[in-house]
Amino acid sequence: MDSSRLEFLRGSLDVLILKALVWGPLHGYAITSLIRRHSEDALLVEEGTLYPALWRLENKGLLEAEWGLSENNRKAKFYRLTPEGRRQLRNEVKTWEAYAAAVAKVLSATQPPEPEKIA
Amino acid sequence: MDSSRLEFLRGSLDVLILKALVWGPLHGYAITSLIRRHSEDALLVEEGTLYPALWRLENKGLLEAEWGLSENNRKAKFYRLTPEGRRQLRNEVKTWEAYAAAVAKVLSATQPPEPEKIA
DNA sequence: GAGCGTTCCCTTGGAATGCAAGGGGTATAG
DNA sequence: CTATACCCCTTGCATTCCAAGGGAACGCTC
Repeated sequence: MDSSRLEFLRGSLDVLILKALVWGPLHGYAITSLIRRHSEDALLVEEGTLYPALWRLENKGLLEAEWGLSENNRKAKFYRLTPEGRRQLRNEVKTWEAYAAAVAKVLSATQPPEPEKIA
Repeated sequence: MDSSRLEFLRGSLDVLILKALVWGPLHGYAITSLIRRHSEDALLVEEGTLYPALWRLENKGLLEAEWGLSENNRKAKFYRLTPEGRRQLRNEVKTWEAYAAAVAKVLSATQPPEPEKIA
């Protein structure tokens, strides 16, 4: 995979996980798979990245976990959003959009801002 | 400042710095100032973040530094893009755009992808 | 029923990044 | 001559992510 693309993952992983769980409870493997397919293979979340993140989010009270059986009859831990997690998701989506817009503003600029005041 | 917005800075700082220097050589203080104003105060780069980043980029051969005098008659270190830095900037802008588009794709989805294949 | 690929869980060590909090020095304004 | 803005940098810390593992259970094939 294009590792340079993944550098940007830092910071936006949590919101991606929260968003994945909006569709219903999922186990870790399915979360990775959903993000990958929903992004058309652009975003690959490694397992060594995913599970600490899930633990982190659970610890913050944004997720709840429960053991169950996957559709393949394998033991699996299903994560689901808490109400607090849903609220956090809405906030982080907004924050992400604002951040992405700000970066886009800088990167797409074709002129220096207020040139007389920059030196 | 809204610290939650700044979490996302991880990973995209370098491309912001490179872009700032497209307008000509700048010293550190001016880089911060340019990014802040170009993003309409959304992006605040702390000094403790900036200078290690500049050192890093210089070490990679993407920037060159030279001592000079600012327009305020103060000693200042001016950073300027190397040809390699320009090339890197073009690449990273593309990578950023692809990444932002991928995240947007996931976050804006209104339906689970291929529901029959998700657990 | 032995072996193997897939699915699913997790941990550890390391590297990188950004932040907070400092210290220092110089010019211009009041 | 004191204050303020400008401008450089470092150290210590916390966090995050990745690479690289290990383990176990299921279902398939032979």
